[in-house]
Amino acid sequence: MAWYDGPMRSYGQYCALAKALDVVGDRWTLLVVRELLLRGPCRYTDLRHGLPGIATNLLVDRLRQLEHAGVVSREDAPPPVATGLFRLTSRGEQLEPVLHQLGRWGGPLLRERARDDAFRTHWLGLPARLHLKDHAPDRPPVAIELRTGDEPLVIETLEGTVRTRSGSAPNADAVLTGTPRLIVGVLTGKIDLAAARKAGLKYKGDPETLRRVQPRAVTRA
Amino acid sequence: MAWYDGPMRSYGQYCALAKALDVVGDRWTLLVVRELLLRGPCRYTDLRHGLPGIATNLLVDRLRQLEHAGVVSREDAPPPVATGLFRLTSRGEQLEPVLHQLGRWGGPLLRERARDDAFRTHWLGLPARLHLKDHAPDRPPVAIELRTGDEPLVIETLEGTVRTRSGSAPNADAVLTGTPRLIVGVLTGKIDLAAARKAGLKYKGDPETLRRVQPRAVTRA
DNA sequence: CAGCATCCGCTTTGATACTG
DNA sequence: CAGTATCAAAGCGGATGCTG
Repeated sequence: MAWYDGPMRSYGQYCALAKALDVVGDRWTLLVVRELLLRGPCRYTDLRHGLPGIATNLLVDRLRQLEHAGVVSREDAPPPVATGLFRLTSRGEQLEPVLHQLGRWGGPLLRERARDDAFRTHWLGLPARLHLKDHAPDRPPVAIELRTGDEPLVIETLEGTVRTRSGSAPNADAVLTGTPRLIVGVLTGKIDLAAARKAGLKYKGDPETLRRVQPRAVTRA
Repeated sequence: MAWYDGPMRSYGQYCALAKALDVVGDRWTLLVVRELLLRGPCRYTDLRHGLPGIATNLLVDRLRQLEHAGVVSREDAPPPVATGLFRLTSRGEQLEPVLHQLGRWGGPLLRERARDDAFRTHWLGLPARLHLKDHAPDRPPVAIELRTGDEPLVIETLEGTVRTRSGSAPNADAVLTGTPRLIVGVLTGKIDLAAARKAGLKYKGDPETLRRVQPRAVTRA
């Protein structure tokens, strides 16, 4: 259990929202949680890669604060590999609905990608978890691979929901290659496949795979 | 349409969460939204009162940023009263689920009240909206008044849900007087009425009124 | 190289005082 | 009442240096 002495700035309000923001309201904090949520246990360097723009000392600070708050736990890895791992505690995982709601609210802000906006493929895991579900849980599971520059992301069906992981699926049922906007548009059904192809998206596989996970009509929370 | 030129600091990440935080991630911003959500349209001074600890210039800054982002609209009131009103736009109201999830996550952080924690009665509207619902929408509506120091808060049943407003209910079906912790404990059913009374809570009215809105077994989002 | 710590210039925040 | 103005302190971003 590492210690943290830094200044614990608080709003000093007896209100659940204010107390939550005391813990996760600082700059970068929720983005650190995003990384751990989307990628699972991470090394320091993985986190840095997923958080382009963060200063190294800030990342260290945030990790310590989160550890102190019981949101993150650090695990100095076993002897073979000499590298530590950061992971969300169960308390930290409970932030998932918060990130989902914020992500949902922020969706409309993603119009055209600014020239200097950074991007990492695994960030697609957020809209995937948010919008997709497996509509045919009784059929054999499927995997969809997304490629848009750096390391691919895999979406897998699991008991009616979907999971995501970085990496590649040797025999994916579908592979989408293209810009983030096109990929998300197609996955969520906002852009139909033919139009997306005309706009430059590459789709390999049975379109039925896509329909299996796309949102239908009204989607619940 | 007021202008805003301040520095638009951005994470520069093509991710819905990061874009949301570009808009509402600054210090105090979500608390300003809380005030407008719980109290409805507010004058500058009301906001200040509901945000103990904020610096006046910061409040002005935040309001301008939020206005610029389309979350808040300012309405220079009609001639009679020379005071402006701030209100959430519909885009701003869509932040409600975000505040609810953050509030839900922050709930466990509200143990004993720190000596210098500020409190405003209308903040009880957050747990009320979060945990309570009307389980008997067919029966005539009821009102519950909460008193804990400053101006009371009224909880009213409405079509299966509850609404809250500052003020007092002339003929409330129930009146709770006591500390915030006791009141929330009783409303959510975590503390039973007898125990709360022993701890200092005053309850006036039919206990059935309470049961009508208290959470039952598993509550949905 | 992974995992920090330190230093420095800039920006944001906080506290208070002041004004129409 | 509804803000501006001012200024000190804290936080942040970027660069660089240290240590195993």
